[in-house]
Amino acid sequence: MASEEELTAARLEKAGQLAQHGSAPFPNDFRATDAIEADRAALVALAEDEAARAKLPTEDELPAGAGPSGGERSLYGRVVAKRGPFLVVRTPYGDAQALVRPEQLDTDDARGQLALLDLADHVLVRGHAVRTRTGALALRATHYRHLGKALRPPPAKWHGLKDVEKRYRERYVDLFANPEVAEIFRARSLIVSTLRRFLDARGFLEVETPILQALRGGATARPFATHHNALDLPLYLRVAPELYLKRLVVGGFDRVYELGRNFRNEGVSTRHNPEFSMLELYVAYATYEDLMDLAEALFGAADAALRERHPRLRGGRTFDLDATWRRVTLRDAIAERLERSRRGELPPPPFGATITRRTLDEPATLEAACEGADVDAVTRKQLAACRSHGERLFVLYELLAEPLLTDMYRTPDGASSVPVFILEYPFEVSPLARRSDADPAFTDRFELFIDGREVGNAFSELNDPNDQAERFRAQVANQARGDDEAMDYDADYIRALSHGMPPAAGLGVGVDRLVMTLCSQPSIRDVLLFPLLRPEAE
RNA sequence: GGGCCAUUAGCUCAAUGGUAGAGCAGUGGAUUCUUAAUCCAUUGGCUGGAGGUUCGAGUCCUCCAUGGCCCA
Repeated sequence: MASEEELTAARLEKAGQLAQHGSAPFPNDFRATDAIEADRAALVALAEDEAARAKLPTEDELPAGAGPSGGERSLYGRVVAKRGPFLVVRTPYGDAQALVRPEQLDTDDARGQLALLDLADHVLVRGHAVRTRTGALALRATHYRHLGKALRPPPAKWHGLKDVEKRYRERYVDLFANPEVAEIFRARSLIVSTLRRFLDARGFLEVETPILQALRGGATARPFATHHNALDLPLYLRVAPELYLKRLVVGGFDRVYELGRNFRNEGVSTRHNPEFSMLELYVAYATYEDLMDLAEALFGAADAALRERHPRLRGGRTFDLDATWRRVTLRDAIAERLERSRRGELPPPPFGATITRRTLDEPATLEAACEGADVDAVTRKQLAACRSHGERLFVLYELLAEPLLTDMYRTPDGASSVPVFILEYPFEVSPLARRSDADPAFTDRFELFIDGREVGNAFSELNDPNDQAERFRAQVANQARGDDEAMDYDADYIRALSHGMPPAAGLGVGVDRLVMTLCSQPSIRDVLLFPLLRPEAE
């Protein structure tokens, strides 16, 4: 018997037989009170504490007839392995083993239920903690009972579940079969709660703004379209909460944040999922420079929490958050890349044009250089699509500097990359950011890259309603040219700004990418419990 | 959207174009302080789907499905 149907049928058969031994297949009369739960956690901790284990009695040293009055403890969870008389029980805190011998159990029902145990069933074992011959902990059972049946066989105990597609589709199996996967999601929860705690402690108000929005806005991205029946209203799933949060800054919430899901109707990749989590925060009477300091402290707090609770996940990093974070302008980054390539310190650029730091400040020279550049067709098309000096600079940055950030900015010993803030984005690619006082062609904006990944985007907010209206009109013009990522004209937002928004700065953090980075996970799907997949075929 | 790769037992993986196998899990038994428990015996397959080439296809070809990686 070994086909899937046969394996399940055998378990179903045993489930039915449990009734003869005083148990339903799926009972629900055992209650883990807070005290019992805490004791289970302590028991698992004991299993991992060698010094404490050494003080435990061996089985032979247990007082004869030690019973319920003598410090019995409970271990409950999923049985993930059977070794001789030992059962390995998996709990949220880790694994612990029970030493279960039929002849030592208190009732015939307990013995009967034990005989019907299958791997992956949920069980309860009660007894005394003892030290085994090899110094391990075991809960020597005087009582055993069935708590829940698994009708399907679990994956192989040693290899776990490896099939990537199956891991994503059946995450519930992935989580109990592969403890290291569960740890990533515990770490994710810790990171998210740490972000909230950090902001709450600094007087930020957490709010929830509409996910269903009538206009596209807050980011340049293709939205999901949906429809409200009763109002017969076309709606979009938000691509960003930005415009609503800034309305709240107008309303007087000087420190406000939202941590939630956004939706962008784009392809999936190792860095993109159509729904993703973002933290957006706004601070009145602050600038984007203040937010660089805030970002360092915020990410530092998340990393410190990780260091304390999940140190294993911080191993093997190729970047160093404790090093000095670099702050470089977008134009300097491009120039530095080209200069260091010329010196042979970096690979030659995929770009046969002569561009110097000065060229980057001369629109006509740069445009001519780009037109005469010796580049592949795709890049040429990208450059040709640029309708302004700013857009051209941005494309050049993405082409020349961004892919090499981890090579360009490293610790003094060269062992690790360091986080880098890229500053001064052209205003054409920053439709919601405030123009720089020093040079209105650029905005007071940064993007933060850690380990080469963009994990933050921030700027001093544009609070001039007339400038904002002009930027919206430019977006609408882009729509007319076929740009399906451009924003709508949001008249209510202009009205809000007209009521006066205090000078402010805002920061957006891609939470999924932050978790990926801090936990060294190569794919966004490894930090999303249920990444988007095509439905299974029938 | 393009390129490359993968898909074989419940799980993890083998199999020059020539009889589809192993380990684990399962089943029966032995053992009962194990650490991927051990020992004996044993069940289990429409090789992702559809076509094609061939005396013969898990293997070669075409198309499709799903997933992964890289590129856009």
